[in-house]
Amino acid sequence: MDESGWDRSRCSVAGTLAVVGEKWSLLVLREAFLGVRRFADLQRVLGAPRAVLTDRLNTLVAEGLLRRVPYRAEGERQRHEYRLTQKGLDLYPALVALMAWGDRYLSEDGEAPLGLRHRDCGERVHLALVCDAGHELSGARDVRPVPAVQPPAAAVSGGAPPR
Amino acid sequence: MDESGWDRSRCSVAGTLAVVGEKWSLLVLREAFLGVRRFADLQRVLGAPRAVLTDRLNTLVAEGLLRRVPYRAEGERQRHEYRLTQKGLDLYPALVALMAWGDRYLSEDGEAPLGLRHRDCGERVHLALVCDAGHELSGARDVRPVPAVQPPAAAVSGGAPPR
DNA sequence: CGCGCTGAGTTCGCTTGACGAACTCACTCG
DNA sequence: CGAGTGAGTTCGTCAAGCGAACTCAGCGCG
Repeated sequence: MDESGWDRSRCSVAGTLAVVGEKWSLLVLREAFLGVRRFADLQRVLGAPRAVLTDRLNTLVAEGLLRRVPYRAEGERQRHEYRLTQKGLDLYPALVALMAWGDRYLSEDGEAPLGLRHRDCGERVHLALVCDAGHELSGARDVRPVPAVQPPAAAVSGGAPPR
Repeated sequence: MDESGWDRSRCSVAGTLAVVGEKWSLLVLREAFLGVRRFADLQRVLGAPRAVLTDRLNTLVAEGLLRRVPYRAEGERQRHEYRLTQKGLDLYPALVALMAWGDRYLSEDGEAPLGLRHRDCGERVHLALVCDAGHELSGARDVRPVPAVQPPAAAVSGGAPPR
């Protein structure tokens, strides 16, 4: 009766969502990627309640995705801004994937509200699913999931979802 | 004062999260990719309250990511199971990206709890950020975001975040 | 020096959402 | 007919999100 015999509690998707799955967290990171770093700018651009935003920023700093960097604007006292760490930067593909899906399925007016270009050559950037042998996969159907712990005996689902 | 001059309200990340950003939604999809299709199985495997699970499934069906398919197991009445549509299947890269991040930053015991293999050649599967010219990018730093609407005048952030 | 301004929170009621247990309903099998 | 089961629904409780109001520190200005 146990499905495909592996431990969901240590699933990496669930773990990642425990870190960035709360409301506003991924949007804060999107803004960080766009260069918005100050509390007031984040608050204005996102429209999130200040209390929630404070909490999300604290969580993201505590988890090591953002770090607080002191700065000093002219005519102002010292404050700190929020910058992405490597750990935060590495979430970029996830945001790109979510954005790509939204571009495809949610845009009435035909085109993506934000395009991504290769800094060096200017060409459009997208995500690709590839294997170590260099093949490009067309989607989920080409992937076979294998649990790290060998399935005890039951094998309900052998792999990717059928049509 | 306006950051990088584009309309956040139509951001594709926000739009996508409005569809799958609620608690449990992405985990339901993860299970769907693993082949779990029946309500009871989802409920047992995820541990989500039935009421919440019902609501998420209804939302995902209404949004066209899942569809209800009637089936008839032996000795049971007719029921329906939940299957991914193309729209749902296309969210796969997002789940892979979240999983990859979790594998990298959340696993103490070294390795990923679930591996992905190319169905044809058996090699490990991963996501790559590539441009239309064929270059493989190393990360967010290699990307320059360009709003579809030309920035009116202000240009606060010219591109990817500095270190 | 005292005053008002501003960015960054914090506090406070209120509403929404998640939770787990109990209840319902429709069938099917014995 | 009666027990069993999958798929919900209902309910009371508790946590989270919300907007508005309040606080606090440091700065420029007079």
